[in-house]
Amino acid sequence: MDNENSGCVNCILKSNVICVLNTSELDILEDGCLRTNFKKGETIFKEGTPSESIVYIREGFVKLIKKGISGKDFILSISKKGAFIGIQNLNGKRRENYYSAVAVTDSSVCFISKIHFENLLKQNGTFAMEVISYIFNDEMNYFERLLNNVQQQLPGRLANALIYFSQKVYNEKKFNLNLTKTELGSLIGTSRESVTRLLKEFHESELIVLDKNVITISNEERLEKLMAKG
Amino acid sequence: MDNENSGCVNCILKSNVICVLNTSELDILEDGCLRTNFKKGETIFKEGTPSESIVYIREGFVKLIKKGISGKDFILSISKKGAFIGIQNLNGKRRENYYSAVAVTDSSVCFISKIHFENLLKQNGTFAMEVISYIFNDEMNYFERLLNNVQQQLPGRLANALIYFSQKVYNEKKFNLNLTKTELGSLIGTSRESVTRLLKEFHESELIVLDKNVITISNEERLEKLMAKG
DNA sequence: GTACACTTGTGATATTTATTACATTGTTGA
DNA sequence: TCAACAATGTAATAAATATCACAAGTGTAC
Repeated sequence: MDNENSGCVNCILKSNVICVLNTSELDILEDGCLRTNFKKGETIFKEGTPSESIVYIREGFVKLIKKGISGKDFILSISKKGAFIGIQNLNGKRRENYYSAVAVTDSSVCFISKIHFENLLKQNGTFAMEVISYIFNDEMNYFERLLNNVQQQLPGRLANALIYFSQKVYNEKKFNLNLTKTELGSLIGTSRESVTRLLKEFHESELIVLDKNVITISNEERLEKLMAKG
Repeated sequence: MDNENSGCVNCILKSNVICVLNTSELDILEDGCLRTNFKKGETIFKEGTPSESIVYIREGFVKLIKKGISGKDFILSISKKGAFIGIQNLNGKRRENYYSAVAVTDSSVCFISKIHFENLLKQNGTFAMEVISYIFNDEMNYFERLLNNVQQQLPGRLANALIYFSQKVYNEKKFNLNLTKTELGSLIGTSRESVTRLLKEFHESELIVLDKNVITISNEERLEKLMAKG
């Protein structure tokens, strides 16, 4: 763990986006920057409340949750170290958080004042370009997942979610899910019971190993085939 | 129809985004700008091909299509006059089109050179802010629709699509669908047959009037209730 | 005008998935 | 440590949707 008060200039965790800022710009950023810790389960910000900040994840995993039209929750993604969340709130026409962010593990984040961030965008076009690039990379990730959820049947969607966790989130074949079955259901748009049943089936056909909330992907190739087939 | 060769400076159709540019910047834009017409059914650009331009729709309706992991098409949106499409390709790490664009009516569009656009972004931070705002508004529209498609059952999804056409695309209660049933299916992730059956049901319960490819929403309120319920 | 390709409508059937209802297991705080 | 509550597993059943098969309509190029 690095120094809690070292500030943006010395922050070891500078993202690509932040790298293009010079020292004086980093000072501006630091001015509007506040580091805070969250325990597992705590809400970082809530959908619909006024948004004043963009949040940079320094440590831990955070789930982003959006309420659907029928009131059901949907988990947009599990974000991790190095991600900017709430960046969608830079939309000038929108003054409230577009989704909720909740820590799924103990986490440490920096709140960056939206105003400071916007000023940097206006004065440094290269920075703005980097931010735009970042946004689209982010967007693409959401898209791929959402698209899959629309087109595929349940087995394909679950396979997709597992591969997402393994390849995009935890970067391990063996990972702790950090989500309840109900939540996993809301990530792929289905019910808790169906998740249970399918995970069991995957286990029985030796695609994965299930041990409580820890999942090991034992046959990635077949899982990917399943994901593509639907 | 306004003058084909009037150029960006005199373009009556200046979007909010473009409005923040001054005359000399508009000249730069114009330098990298090329206006072209497309007939119904023609492809404007194709997913996976190199992307050199951002496309601004001046006239007509254009469908954006993305191939899913299983090869099935998904219609992301129907875009219209005033929209920037292919703007996602500003992502620095990506050099190919993220989706295909096909005219669903005769259309007229401007190709804007990506390089010129990027230069403007770098030199005018306010412009960049506007672009970022635009992107997020766009993204939000996709999201709401995709989210709905994941969470709702078929009737809700179809209701959602019809309301989308009426309120967001054509701004009329009566509109020509401009899409085949198969395509409408691929917009809400279902089969042609299910679309037919459901539209007939909607017609029978007097939510809509069906006349070939022209749909009239006759009971918007109930349709919206259906959309929320699922 | 005619043939061909594409689109549409419709019923029967097969699959998939949700729902319901309980039993069981974990977890947390008094 | 125990009570209370949340999370989980499981089976039976109901409901939704996909798939298949075929008939019929529509537009288009020659």
